Amino acid sequence: MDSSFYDQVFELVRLIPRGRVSSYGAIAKSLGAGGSARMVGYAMRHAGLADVPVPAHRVVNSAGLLTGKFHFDPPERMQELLIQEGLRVENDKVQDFKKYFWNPLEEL
DNA sequence: GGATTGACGTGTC
DNA sequence: AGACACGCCAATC
Repeated sequence: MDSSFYDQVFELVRLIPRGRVSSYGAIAKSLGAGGSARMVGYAMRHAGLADVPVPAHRVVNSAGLLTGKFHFDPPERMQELLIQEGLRVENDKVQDFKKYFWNPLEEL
């Protein structure tokens, strides 16, 4: 189980509260990966193939940009989901990202 | 088992 | 302000 970096990322992402967003770097840091933020995104690639639904749309880069929206079934899905959760998204970018940012290191 | 690959981050030009 | 370069590190081929 959790032998992979994946599962650790999946679990943490699943803990993200609705209406909140997090960044790859923050997640990686909380896992002790430090600067391996890319690994987080890499794991998220399998998020859509995971058995348990992973709110990957709540995970964006440090700029609040929906970098991985192209990996969703319909790319527009990510932006819509965020908006449905009460967030403001414009031009593939989360507005007030800092305000809605969910820090796993602090919340946990 | 070496080389390639990223849903990133930060710094520099 | 926008574009480019390098670093990190695990998974995949």
